[in-house]
Order: sequence, then structure tokens, then C-alpha cells
Amino acid sequence: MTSRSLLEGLNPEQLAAVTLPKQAALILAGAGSGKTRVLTTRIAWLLQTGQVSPQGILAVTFTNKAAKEMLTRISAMLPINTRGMWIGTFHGICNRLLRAHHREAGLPEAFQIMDSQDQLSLIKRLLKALNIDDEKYPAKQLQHFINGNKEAGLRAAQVVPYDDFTKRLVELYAAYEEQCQREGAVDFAELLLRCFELLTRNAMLRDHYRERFQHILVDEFQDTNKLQYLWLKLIAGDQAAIFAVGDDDQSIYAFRGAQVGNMFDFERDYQVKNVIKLEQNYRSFGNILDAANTLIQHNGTRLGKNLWTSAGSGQPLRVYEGSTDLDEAAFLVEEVKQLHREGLALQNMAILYRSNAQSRVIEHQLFSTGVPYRVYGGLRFFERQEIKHALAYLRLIANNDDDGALLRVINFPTRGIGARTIESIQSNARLSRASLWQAACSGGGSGRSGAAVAQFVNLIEDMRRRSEGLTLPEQVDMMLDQSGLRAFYHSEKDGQDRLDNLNELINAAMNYLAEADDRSLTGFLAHASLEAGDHQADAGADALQLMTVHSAKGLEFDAVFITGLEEGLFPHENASLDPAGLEEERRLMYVAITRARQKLYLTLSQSRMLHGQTRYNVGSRFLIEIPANLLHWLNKAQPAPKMGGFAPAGNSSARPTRSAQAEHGFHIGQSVLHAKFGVGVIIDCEGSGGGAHVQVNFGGSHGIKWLTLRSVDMLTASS
DNA sequence: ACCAGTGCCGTTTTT
DNA sequence: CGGCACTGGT
Repeated sequence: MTSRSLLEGLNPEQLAAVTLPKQAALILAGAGSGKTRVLTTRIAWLLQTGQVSPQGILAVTFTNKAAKEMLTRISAMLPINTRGMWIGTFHGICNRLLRAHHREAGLPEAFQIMDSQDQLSLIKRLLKALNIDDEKYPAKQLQHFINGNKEAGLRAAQVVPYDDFTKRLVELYAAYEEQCQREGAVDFAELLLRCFELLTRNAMLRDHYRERFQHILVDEFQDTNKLQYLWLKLIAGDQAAIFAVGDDDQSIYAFRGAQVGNMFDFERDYQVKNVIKLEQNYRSFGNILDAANTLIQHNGTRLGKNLWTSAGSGQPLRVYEGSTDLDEAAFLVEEVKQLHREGLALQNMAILYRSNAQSRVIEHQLFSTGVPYRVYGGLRFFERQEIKHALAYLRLIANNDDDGALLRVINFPTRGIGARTIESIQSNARLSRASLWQAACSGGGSGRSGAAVAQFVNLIEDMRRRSEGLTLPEQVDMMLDQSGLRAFYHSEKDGQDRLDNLNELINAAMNYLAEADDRSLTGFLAHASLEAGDHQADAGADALQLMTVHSAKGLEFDAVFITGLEEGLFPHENASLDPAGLEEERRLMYVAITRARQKLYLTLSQSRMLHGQTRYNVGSRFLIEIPANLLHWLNKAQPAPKMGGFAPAGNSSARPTRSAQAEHGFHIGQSVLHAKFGVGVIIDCEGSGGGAHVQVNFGGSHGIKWLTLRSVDMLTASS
């Protein structure tokens, strides 16, 4: 492929980005603007023009999916062997570095990677061992504390406690570090931090990699956390060029440590002269982009960007207001069926919601009408219980000191090792500061339980011996038999699915062998932790897609339904309190809107069941922030409330849900307008006549208030 | 060792 | 309302 054909079809901004000289660059890539194309073409162009060899490329993404996509597209562009290039996730690349230099990093060769579940159970164990009151120090909170600090680049010793409580947390953080080290276990954040420290302390290694990686390309830069940015700066040194691609308007992961500020900092730290905006959108029709543009302009902190298309306006956005969540769901299903009849494939349509709980009603409706659908967000393959058990056996074979793995399987399937015995092993281990395995070996335990423990130790050692000379899939197969897992699920009455999954694990091992460089058991285990597998069940079939807005990021569909557009839900009540949170919710809405290619539906409901209670919500402010002329309300006239009174606003067909209706004409579920608080919905009534009260939900801005009907200066009835 | 009953809690999530 | 984690009983 010639360089001409490589660059063919790029728009001027894309072309400029692809062919930038070797300097720090920041590419502001709007939704649907060809971001991945720019990234991959840039790499291909650098290689093809001989500016760098594959070894000189380091490309970092957040998800394995994105990394794979990049690799595939580069391979399609260039007939080169992509092996030399390092393209992967932050965690995958750090894992690779730590495996190669485990000694220098102070880790055992077969160090294990804990996923969040493993990490949490280690913390619970630790708290129990230290006799910590888990009411005061919940494991989840400690986990959050530890990860937060690691992602800020801070070791326990570096955290400055500002009160006694934090001081204790820091002590527990230190104890946790010690325990991880003893077990040879590493959590996700540790991969990054350990790698960062390795390169900070070891000048030889640092210089080696700095010399090697001349071009560092970063995808989704707006999602990087503090440590990831530090890591990038460290590995780049001052000779490599960082090519950062991101979209501040699509930053929706601040809640897990992402710092959009890294984009501003990057521009300043490197005095980036090359800021290129990709604003031409190849995905959506004009009305959809106009809606997105106008909405996001309500945010104050932006780098600034406006999407445009040459595709024409397309249809208006359709809005449906249901009376109940059930009604909303029924509309969704009917509309999906209609579009399907018109020829849209189900898999090209998506129903999006802010939180997972909202899927239930919709799923129910889909199920009862027989529309095939697929929900994102269940357990992934490597997270399933039976797979975790199998992996625990493998981990124990690879690394005896993995206490978490030992505890998971020492008595599963049951082999007569009870809680008592396990506790005594644990206290022995604690006393001699050894691993559970070591304690179990020297156990000498009394009578029957001692024999059972010895038998378990033998079992593991026997499996390790048998492993020698076996291929990875054969090892897995052997373990399934020797451990008794296969027999156990075989005798379980509902065990067939789990049995199938266990056999699937053998396939997973085979696939791993075919693709991976490191073909060891340890490599496979790391792979299982770092790539927990597909999120969706049975892909392939034509099915409607259901997912949260977060998981929709990066995807696109012909028709998109954004549901639950109500104050408190979207924007979510927990986020609408502080301005930064609200702006993130708005970016989330921006992401949702820009998923749609052709048709975009916005739906809401006057009431919905939440936490076992019927809630009455106000329409989302996001509906108001989109220009009215882009919206086509399907089932009612758009309210045009005038300020200065307490008037039924909008829909007066909202059916009363309580029999306690008063003569004043107000009822539960009714929209009202207050001079000071704006539009709200009556959620409760009390009393009658002159002393009547109504409870009104004004949404995020003013919340829920009790108001007297009598105080006419506050509330003026005027219907 | 297992199960049923209770009580609590309730965004978003990748690695 | 519904999922889960934990408790106490058998």
C-alpha cells in the first residue's frame, strides 16, 4: 500500500493529525469523527514512511477491545508483522513489563493478578485477621481508599492522614500491601504503580524503554487517571512524542479516578502546539448533532468543539412521555417492533438507561412480547463462580502462597476440611508469618482433619507433577478431573451449565495458546484476570441491545432510545447536587445522544417503581436544554409553563393514583409550577381544605418540598 | 454442611 | 421491590 492510498479519503484535519511531525500532539476527537482511524493510520504512516520501526511504537488503550481493534486495523493497512509493536491496555503493558523484570520489581516470577473480587476478599480476610470492626471500617471503603491512593501514585507511607480515622485506614493500607507481597498477589492499580516505581528507580530500564519507544500514542486520553499520566510522562522522557487522542466532552469516568484535567495539563506540560480538532462527524444526522452540541454547551469547563455533518438534518428527535415505567416500556417495545418491521435489524437498535435497575421493566416487556434482546453487564466468563474455582486450583499450582486461591478451593468440592480447621491453619500462618500453604504443609493437625489437609496438599502437589509435559489445555482438563470439580458439577442437578463453562475453559486455554506470546500457565492466569471475557451473552443472533449509557460509549446504532429522562434518574440525584457531577451527567447524555446514526428517541415516565416505592419525577433538564424545534413530542403537547404561578403544567391526563383527592384540584403525579422553585411534581398530599399540604418534587435543583396550598404568596393556584 | 429466614441497601465500571 | 450477605437453626 502506498502512502497516498493510506492517506486517501482523510479530511484535512484527520490528514493533518496523521502526518504531524514527531512532537507532542493533542487530538480533540469528537464522537464519530474517525478517531480510531486517525490513530491507526498515524501508526501505519509512521511505519510506512520509515520514521519508526514497529519496536518504536507504544500504543495504549483502556480496554482490550480497543487494543484488539487497533491491531486488526493496522494489520489490514500494512502487510507487516505487528509483533514488535506494543499495543495494549495500560494494565496489559505494565503486566508485560513486570513479567519481564519481576526481580527488579520485587515480585515473584509467578505473581498473580487479583481482580476486584479477589482484592475485596483479601481485604475482608485481612480485616478479620486484625480483628477490625467492619462496621467502622467496611471492606469496600478500604478497597476504595487503597485503590484511590494507588491511582494517585501514593504508597501507604506517602499518604498524609488528616485525622485518626484516616490514620487507621493508612495503617490498614500498609497491612494490605504487606499481605499482597506475602502472597505474591498484585491488584490492578498495583500493576501500574509497581511499574511506575520500577521505571522511576531503575535508570537502566528506564533509559532502555525510553530509547525504544519513540512514539507513544494514547487512546481515550480523557479517561486517564493521575498515575497513568505520570506513567506516560515517565516512559516518554523528553525524546519520545506523545500523541494523545481524546474528547473532554466524553469524559464520564471521573467517579473512578479519571482526570479530564490531564488534557489541560498535557497541553501545558508539553507546550503542545499541535492541537487538532476533529469535528466532522460521519455517524449521525444533523438534528442529532445539533441536539448534542446545544446540550453540551451548557457545560462550563470544556475545551470547546462543535460537531457537524454533511449528511443533512434527518428526522427530529422523538419524545415519548409515559404515565408509568410500564407504559414507557410498552412504547419502547412497540416502537422497536415497528422499526423492525420497517427493516431495521434488532441488533442495530439500542435501549439505553442510566442505571441497570431500569432494565428490569423493559426486559419484562420484551420477554413477554417475545422480542429477542441482549443485556450488557452480567457476569463475564472469567468471573463466573465455577471458573473462579477452576482458576484457583491453577493459581495454587502456579503459586502456593496464593492464600486467596487456597481458601477458595481447600474445601471445594467438600473434602472434610471445616471452618475450625481452616481457622487453625490461618492462625498458625499468622503466627509464623507464613502463607496458608506453608501452614497447611507443616500443619501436623490432629487426627482426621490433619489427614484431610495433608491429602489436599498432596492433591495440589500431585497436580503440579502431572502438569509437567502437558500442554495448557491438557493441564486444565487434568485439573478438572483431579480436583473433583467436574465430578461435583456433574452430580449437581443444575450443574450442566457450569459443567459446560468448565469445558469452555479448556477452549479458552486453547485460544490463548494460539494467540499469546507467553504460553505459560502464569501467562494464561494473567490473561484471565486482565481480560475477563465478553460482557454479553450469546452474541451473533439478531437481538435488541440493552445497556447503560456508560457501556454504550464507543458504540453506535441506527436507532437509539434514551430512557428514563427524569430528574433524579438522569441526571442522577446523587450527581446533580454538585456542579461537577451535573456536568458529568450532561456529558453522559452527550455520549448517549451521539450513539445514534439515524433515529433518536427520548423517553420518560411520570411515575416509576423504584426501591419498592412509586416515585414521581420531573422531566429531565436535559430535555429542556435541547432546542425545542429539534424535538417532536409524540403523545402530548409540550408544556409552555409561565412563571409566576402555581399552575398545572403540561399533562393534565396524569391519572390520580390515590383516592384521597381533594376539592382543590391537585392530585398526586400532577405537574405543577412554583414561582421560585420552578416545575415540580406532586408526590404526596395531606389534609384538606385550607390546611392542605402537598409534597412536591422539584428535582435536582430544589429537591422535595412540603408546601401549603394556603400560603398563596408562595403558591398561587391558577388553572 | 446446608438452608431458610432476616435485614439491609439501593449510580455509573475497566483493568 | 429484589438481590445479597450474613445469622442461626437443624
